[in-house]
Amino acid sequence: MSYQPLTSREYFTLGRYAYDELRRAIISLRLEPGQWVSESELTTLLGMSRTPVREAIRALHREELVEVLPQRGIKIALISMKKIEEVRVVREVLESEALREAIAALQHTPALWEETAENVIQCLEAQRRAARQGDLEGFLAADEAFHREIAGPSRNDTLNAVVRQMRAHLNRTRMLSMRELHNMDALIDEHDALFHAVGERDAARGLDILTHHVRRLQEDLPRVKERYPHYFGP
Amino acid sequence: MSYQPLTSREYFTLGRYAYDELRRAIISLRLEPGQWVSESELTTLLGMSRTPVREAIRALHREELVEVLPQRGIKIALISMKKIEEVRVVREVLESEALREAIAALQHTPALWEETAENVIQCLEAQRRAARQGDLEGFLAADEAFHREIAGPSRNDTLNAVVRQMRAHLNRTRMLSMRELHNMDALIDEHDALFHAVGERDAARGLDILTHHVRRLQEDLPRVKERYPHYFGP
DNA sequence: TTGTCAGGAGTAGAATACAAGTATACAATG
DNA sequence: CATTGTATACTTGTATTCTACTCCTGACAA
Repeated sequence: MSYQPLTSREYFTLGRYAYDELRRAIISLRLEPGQWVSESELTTLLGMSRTPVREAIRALHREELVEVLPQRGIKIALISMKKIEEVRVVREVLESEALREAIAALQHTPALWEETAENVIQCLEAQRRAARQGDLEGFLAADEAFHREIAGPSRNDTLNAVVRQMRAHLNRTRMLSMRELHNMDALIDEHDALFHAVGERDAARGLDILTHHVRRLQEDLPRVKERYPHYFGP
Repeated sequence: MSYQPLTSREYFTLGRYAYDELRRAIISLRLEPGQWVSESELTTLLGMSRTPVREAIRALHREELVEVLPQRGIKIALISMKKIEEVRVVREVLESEALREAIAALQHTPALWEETAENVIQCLEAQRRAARQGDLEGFLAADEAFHREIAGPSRNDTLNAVVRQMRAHLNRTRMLSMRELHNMDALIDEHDALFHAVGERDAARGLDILTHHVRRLQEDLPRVKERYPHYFGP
């Protein structure tokens, strides 16, 4: 018989649901950068009252995914080149550390790899499936899961949470990039390469792949920005 | 005529006030780790209704400074050794990057240093004053300001925001460490050394000081934990 | 034509009301 | 005496109401 400490029990709340739902909508661009929404609008959209909607909005505001203009409304944040660059730096630095830690953990406890590898392979499979079907949103979800699994063995939940938050901003541009350049297959190849680098405990190669993985996205940006200028801010 | 974009105007809201106030109370240990509070209690304490209090609590929950147990109450988070270690890693990695960026910015635009230096000197002065008066809370506030100013020239607001959030957890142990070991003067000396290293654009020495600055705190931890075991969790 | 001013519609902030889960004291029961 | 059912007070989650602010529009005067 195993006990789960009560303090860590996760409850389902409408507020949490609204947050997840809206966050997905923003990242997938179903809510478009620059679009104005109102609490009452989201209220009817999500089928709940203002209180949990507000809670979600405040959380998204803290992540700079929405702007709140008191007494005026809520604007889905424009994609900001400054923010993107800042986020890239933070992600690159932290994800490198996570990768180093993960590989160190794997060298110390090789058994960790069994479970991780299996999950990662499933993520890659899910991505290939999504790519075949042109399901961009599903692809990003699997991408998210992939990076979470790869970094998982580091066991640094704080670091991983920050990286996850940073990735939200990059993923909006990733979305546009995929939509415009149809480069999902290349992304999967990079993931695959990263997977094998970690499998061989080759931190240096892993870091190299990871860095290029993010920088390549940066290189696509000008083209994407030219195609969707109204999505971009300063 | 110059326009201030409306979007960046900062409004005063009770929610924001409650967040700042409670965060300070937690970091200064006026709200003790492990202490139970209720929304209605905070309502009377802060002189406002539940709505803004809840807003603040949710934000603090996201920073893992409080635990929310639905239908049971709110617990000020215990100091967790796991969290401290995770936060130390994130802070060390990011603050190193910030320092590198700041020094690069200073080398590129030396004029930045004028303003920064002046502010930093004021922070150091404020810290010395607080240390003389034994004002631990004031000392920490000045400490916070010091690090913000030193990292300021990097202009990476995202990174600095994450570091600020990480520091909250370390500052609670810093508080206990100062209370127990009366080591404020040593901290000021380290700040002074860091200031001069940055002034001389010596990134390597700056990083070294910074790393030891944080690690020294880690070394004090066992003694502090022995003295205040009830403040500590897993 | 242009400027301005009043008022209404719509917004988010804040307060309050209601719902539902949890702890606790205590009586009933074996 | 130990255990269990239950009433009750208290908690947070959610809904609703009230408030004050912003923006727009249209009448009206210069």
